[in-house]
Amino acid sequence: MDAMAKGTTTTRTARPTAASILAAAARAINRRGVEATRIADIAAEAGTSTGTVHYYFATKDDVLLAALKWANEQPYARVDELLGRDDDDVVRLATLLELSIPYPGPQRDEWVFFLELWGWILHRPDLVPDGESIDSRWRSYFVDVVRSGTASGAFRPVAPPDEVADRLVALVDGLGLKAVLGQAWMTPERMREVLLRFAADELRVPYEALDRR
Amino acid sequence: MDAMAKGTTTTRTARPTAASILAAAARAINRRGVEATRIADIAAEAGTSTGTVHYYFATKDDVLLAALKWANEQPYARVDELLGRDDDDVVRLATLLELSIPYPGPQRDEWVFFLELWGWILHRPDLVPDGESIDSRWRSYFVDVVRSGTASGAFRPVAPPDEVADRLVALVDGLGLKAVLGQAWMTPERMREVLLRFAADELRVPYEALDRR
DNA sequence: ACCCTGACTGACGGGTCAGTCAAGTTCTCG
DNA sequence: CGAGAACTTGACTGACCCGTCAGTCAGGGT
Repeated sequence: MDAMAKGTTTTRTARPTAASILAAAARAINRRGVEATRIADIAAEAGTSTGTVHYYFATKDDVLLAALKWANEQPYARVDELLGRDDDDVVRLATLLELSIPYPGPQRDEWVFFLELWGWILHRPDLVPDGESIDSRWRSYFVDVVRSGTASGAFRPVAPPDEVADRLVALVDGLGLKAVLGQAWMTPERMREVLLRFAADELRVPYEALDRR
Repeated sequence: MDAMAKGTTTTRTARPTAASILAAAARAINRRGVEATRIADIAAEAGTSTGTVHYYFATKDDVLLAALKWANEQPYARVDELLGRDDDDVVRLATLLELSIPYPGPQRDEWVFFLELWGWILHRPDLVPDGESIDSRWRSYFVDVVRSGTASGAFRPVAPPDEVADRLVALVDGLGLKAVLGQAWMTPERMREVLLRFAADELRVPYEALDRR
């Protein structure tokens, strides 16, 4: 845990806060859940004192909220990088779907953050805009690739491209949810199969084209 | 939720019972969220004292867990009743889909309980079985109607019946989630359209057959 | 009339935890 | 180098809240 990103004052572009505390908070949230996370947990995780946490963030709410937003931003760099490697829309869709599955490790962690954020939004209407922006960003990945693939003729969607994209996103959410929760009948492995078969059906692409593990 | 809206919430006239405390706890959870619900909230909601709550339930966890399970059981009676009215599988599917939408009121409340339960399960692995049993019960409604409708020839699913049922359940979960969260672009109304069009496509049934509001 | 018994009450003990603060340490720049 | 700014610390405070418990009360039973 003592990664101690010390010099990471990186880019003074409006970020006066210590990233290491956010990362620590994110780790704590991932382990215990937002509501159960105490300032002391964050401090311990960051290898510092509770006083320091309060030096950078006025209130507990501030840290937790910042950490949740931060954690939800993290995956995008990786996703962009992976999606940028290839410009074949079929491959890009396959990558996107693969990234949507809560395999143990970072991807499961990201799902946990989603769930925590959703649970918080539910009783904090002021956070709805945050949820919306994160969600629309994720959704646009699907919309873009489906539109692009349809335009190029790689996909022959059974419904308007945007509607198919919405269906894909909803299916990912519904399946992923059960998989993160650890339900026996919906493992990441099974999610992958259901998801790929569905995408293949909806976009009229052979299953094998998406099955590029 | 509707049954408990009765005027019996009165203070101190009606004697508290385990059931009335559960109902009060459910109301409190719905308003504040599981983790934020205090014994005092439940007592106040039930018009009784904190001592009484502890008289019926040993610990806070016990009340909350019992209340969540209780609340998740409530809708089934109503669903069974509505589904039993008709034996046309197309109509029953339409009913089922309609019941899956978090319209403001009891149906939204039920969705909130789902979300609360999910959030709790995420950090309490011992509750996974509870989540699984609730989930498999809900899923079986879809499996049954799709199988039955397929057998009778009312549906001509584009994939094996059970797989189509899984897709429907996942879509309901994914769409409903965004709708409960109050996202502007996914209202109950829009969820209904997307869901019905999807079901129509997957089961090869005319949209109008499902659109029986 | 007397006494159980079981439901119910609410004050209180004690643990927990967010946020404060005074004191100490390290950094920055003239 | 030295002064002040920036940062860090952990003990402390005060609020909050769970779970307990001594006690009240109503309604039987004898």
